Amino acid sequence: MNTRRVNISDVAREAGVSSQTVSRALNNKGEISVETRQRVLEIVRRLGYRPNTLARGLVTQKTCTLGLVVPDIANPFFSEVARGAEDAAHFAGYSLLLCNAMEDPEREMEALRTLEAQRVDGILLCSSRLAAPKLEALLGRLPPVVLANREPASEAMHSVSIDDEFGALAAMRHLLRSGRRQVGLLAGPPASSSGARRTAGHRAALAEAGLPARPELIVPCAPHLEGGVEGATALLTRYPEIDALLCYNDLVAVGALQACAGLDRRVPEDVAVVGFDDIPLAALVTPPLTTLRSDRRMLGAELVRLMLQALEGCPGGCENVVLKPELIVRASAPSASAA
Amino acid sequence: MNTRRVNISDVAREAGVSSQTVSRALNNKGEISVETRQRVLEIVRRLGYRPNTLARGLVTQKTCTLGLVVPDIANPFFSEVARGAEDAAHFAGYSLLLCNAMEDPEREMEALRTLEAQRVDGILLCSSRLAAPKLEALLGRLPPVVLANREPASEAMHSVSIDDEFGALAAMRHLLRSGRRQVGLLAGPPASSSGARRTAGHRAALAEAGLPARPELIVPCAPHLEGGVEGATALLTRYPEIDALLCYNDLVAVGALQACAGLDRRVPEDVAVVGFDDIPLAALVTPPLTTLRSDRRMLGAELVRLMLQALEGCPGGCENVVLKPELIVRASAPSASAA
DNA sequence: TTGAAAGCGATACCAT
DNA sequence: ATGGTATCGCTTTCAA
Repeated sequence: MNTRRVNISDVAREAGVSSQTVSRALNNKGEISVETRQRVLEIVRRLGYRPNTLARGLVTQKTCTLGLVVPDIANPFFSEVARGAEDAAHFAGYSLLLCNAMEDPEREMEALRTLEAQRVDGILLCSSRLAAPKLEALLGRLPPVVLANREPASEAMHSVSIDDEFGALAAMRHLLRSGRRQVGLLAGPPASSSGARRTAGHRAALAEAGLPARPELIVPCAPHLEGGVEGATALLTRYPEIDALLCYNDLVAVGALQACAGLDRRVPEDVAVVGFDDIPLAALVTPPLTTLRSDRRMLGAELVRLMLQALEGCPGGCENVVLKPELIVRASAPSASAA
Repeated sequence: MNTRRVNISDVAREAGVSSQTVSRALNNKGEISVETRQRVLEIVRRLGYRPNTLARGLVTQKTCTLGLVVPDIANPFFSEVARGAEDAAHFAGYSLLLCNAMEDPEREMEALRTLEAQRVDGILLCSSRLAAPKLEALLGRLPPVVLANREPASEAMHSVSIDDEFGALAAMRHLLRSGRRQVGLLAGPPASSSGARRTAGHRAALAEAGLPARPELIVPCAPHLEGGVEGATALLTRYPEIDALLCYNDLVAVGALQACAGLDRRVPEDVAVVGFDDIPLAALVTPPLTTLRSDRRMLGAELVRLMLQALEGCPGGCENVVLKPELIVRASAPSASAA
């Protein structure tokens, strides 16, 4: 604990060469004789030397580190995204600095400032809860950002999203086709842009079917189980005519199932419930959830792929990858109406 | 993108002072007049200056960054640990470098090497899959390590664990009391030390009850749902007399439930199933899982607390925090035998 | 092919 | 209270 770490000069001294030569041997750069490199690398191994990435980053202006900002790493959606991103980043030689924004815009700002100070090479920003002007103001000073589940703030920006409007539309068509007419929407956090897009899909489906929009059936909710319980209880109590609930995500949907149980509403007979994401839980609850499956690991991997592209200067402009979710029909909202 | 970042000298020049003075203003250190500090800070704000943590870390030998190594961040156990750790770290002014070891010892080694090169101030190592000698060999050169769910390799080391043996013992007593006699054990990854301790609890309970040990009823399994399906199917097919399964974690237990369904064994009538961890899923499957509840967020927070202590030189020796899991009885293994 | 020297951006130490 | 200078560990640039 008290002994100084071995540094490049130690290696150089031991090998009887200069530190630049050691650097060359390590980075496969510049001309260097095969035997010198061999000898140096041997000593590197013997001494257990590891280059200090801080020092290296200071001069190269590259840290080989990416920031990953998520609203809640304990949310299975984001933990899968994180896994996909970590794996892709690792593969490309990057490390990941994890920031949990706790669904709090203030905290998210802090995270971005920290990442800026840490000089990460890029930032993977998932489901930002920041208001558009704030986000845009920040973007100028930050390293390259790739957005997940959020409209790119400028056209010079990569993004990866689940096609939320498409998903909500598909879910609504399914519900309407099976005879539901009063579909409540648990729309997620007010600041969530996926929530906004799902709301748009909800509205579009009603319009398409020539049904009246009832904005009062749309309520925001926290993006977890408890949020679903609260939101669904409020909606069903206030508007007993509701015969279906479209939910912000599967956790919320499970909360909705519990709320229905608490209010003695049968699922799917009285109320159909549809979730979003198809987390492992979805297939295992009773009744199993009808939901929209999204490939979250892929989303994480795509974030990294686009980031690497951005770090090379966006040759060929920016991509906005859109992943289509797939409707998975299970018992909580079956095809033939059981009402 | 093309303009150089503002650095401490820019601020100094603008303020008409030396860079040391700026440093003092920023770090609340050394003597500095109130008005000078005010002026400097004002300019810092105006220029949007953020100290480069690389440069700072290079000289202070502190990066204010901790490494977090987990076998699988998508596993709800570890994503909750990560959340607890991130929150505590953030509160203490530390960032978290996330490494997903993918349940692979080779990859775990790599992660540790990377963290060493990144000069993290400390490493939170969760459920290491490394063999003891390898781990010990590494420990000498690494920054302080706090272990989760693993026996400390040396006495000069902090650790936080779930009391796995206690948990397994409690679960076994519960099963035996309710009349089960042939309890299969899905023991988790061979390299998992929690798995080993749970196996010990399983054995201890049998001995305590004067029942014969049947090592063939103990099989390793991958720590996720599929692992549970495979392991349980193999066990139940080979030893049809099994009337209860103690599972490495809740995901494995859910897999076991599915295996039982596939083999037409009723739960709990024919086979009782007990999980570990009490993840949210546990209460929601059918039948709801009897399991051992552990406070994973707390575990993460404790890891950080002990790390901070270690970074201050372990005054008062090292702690080995043991968190007792709590038996939660649900329908998959009820108190009165329904067999 | 190799080495000497400059510099990345901050802080520590010693003067003043 | 403030500034000068060395330094952290590495890469880059230029000479030899």
